[in-house]
Amino acid sequence: MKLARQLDGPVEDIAQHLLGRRIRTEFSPGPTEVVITEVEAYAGARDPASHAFRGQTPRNAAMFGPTGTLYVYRSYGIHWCMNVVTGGVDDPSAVLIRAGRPVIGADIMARRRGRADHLADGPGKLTQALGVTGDHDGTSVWDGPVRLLEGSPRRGHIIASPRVGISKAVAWPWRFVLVEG
DNA sequence: GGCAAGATCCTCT
DNA sequence: GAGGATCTTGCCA
Repeated sequence: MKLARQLDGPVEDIAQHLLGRRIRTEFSPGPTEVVITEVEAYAGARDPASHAFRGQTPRNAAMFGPTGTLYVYRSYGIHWCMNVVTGGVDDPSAVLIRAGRPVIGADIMARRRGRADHLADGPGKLTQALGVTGDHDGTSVWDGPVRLLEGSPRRGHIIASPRVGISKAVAWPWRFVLVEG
């Protein structure tokens, strides 16, 4: 199945499809790649916890772009968090990429992170390790600088749990963790 | 124009 | 386990 088609449908399903896939960047000094191990689904206008719930603003404009758009925002004034937009222009849904497992360029990630452990086990850490910043907000994950790859079939199983760090709709079990096995 | 809160991470105790 | 860093956005006056 084409990857693009797998970003079509309910965002909570798409989020699970993204687990086990790889995200790749090729910024200086070399390529870095991670396997996605943790995501959260945000259902646009239907989801009180979503940035798009209150409508379009300059900050969240990327969420209203076409499926496959990258939405990068600043969190707590310090970190960058990255999402993959899924709903299309009429449905600003997105999947927050929360964590990944380094597979290529771990040494580069360690240099960017300033440490050798916990390279990409949180939203802010993942973007820092991959070199993703607000400059990449609104780019495409198909042919942009931050690319979503066709992955090998997923191994392991998925655990669903409540989302983290939000104050609204906290009970929705839309956080998905890949337990590789 | 001012203020409070936020999809986090790191360090120190 | 608790608290600080740091800044943008959105809401209200």
